[in-house]
Amino acid sequence: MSAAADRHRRALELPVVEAAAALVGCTITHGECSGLIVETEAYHETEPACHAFAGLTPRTWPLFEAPGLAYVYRSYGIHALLNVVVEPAGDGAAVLIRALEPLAGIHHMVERRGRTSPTDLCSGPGKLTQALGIGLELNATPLLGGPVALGPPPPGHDAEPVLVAGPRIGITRAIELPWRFCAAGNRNVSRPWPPGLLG
DNA sequence: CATGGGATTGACT
DNA sequence: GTCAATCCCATGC
Repeated sequence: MSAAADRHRRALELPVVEAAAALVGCTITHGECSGLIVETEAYHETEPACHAFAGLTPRTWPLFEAPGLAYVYRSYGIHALLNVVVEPAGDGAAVLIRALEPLAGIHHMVERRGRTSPTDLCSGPGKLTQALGIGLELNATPLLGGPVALGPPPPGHDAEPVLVAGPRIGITRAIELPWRFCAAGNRNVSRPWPPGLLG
């Protein structure tokens, strides 16, 4: 078994910031659709941008479960956003999946998204859930052996990806934390990073 | 019980 | 660059 083959399982055992970095290069699969994770963000209960900062509530309880659950919530009344719950039970932490590189089931993604550009299918946290058909009904389902599956890097992607870290997107609190991780040079990220970092 | 604010996107100027 | 759509739920009275 190569190191890449269980990178996703090892990521689930790490503290949330390290887990966010380690999950870049793993895969998300739902039904016939799958994509390579190219962008993530870490959220932890100790900082106010995290939903778990409010404590254990009817909305946030999955964040405090054992690692490996999906946390799916509605954003802006419209979009479903997918997170990977990490850290031991009792600690509220999760990794937001912000962008995927489409790998399989692309014609389903095109149907659901109503767009054909491959870099406009999964290049955002709301886009990728729409493309893969992931809705709120999948909240708190397991990512190992559940309907939405977290998987290892696919063939041809087993090298550790080069990462670019930066501030998280779209939040108003704890904006100083560099807890966003992107696969360097990948065109499927939700937003370009600052000029000059691409080399 | 009323209110306000989003971990966003797409359409438009 | 601006802005509306749309709804769950945390918060405050």
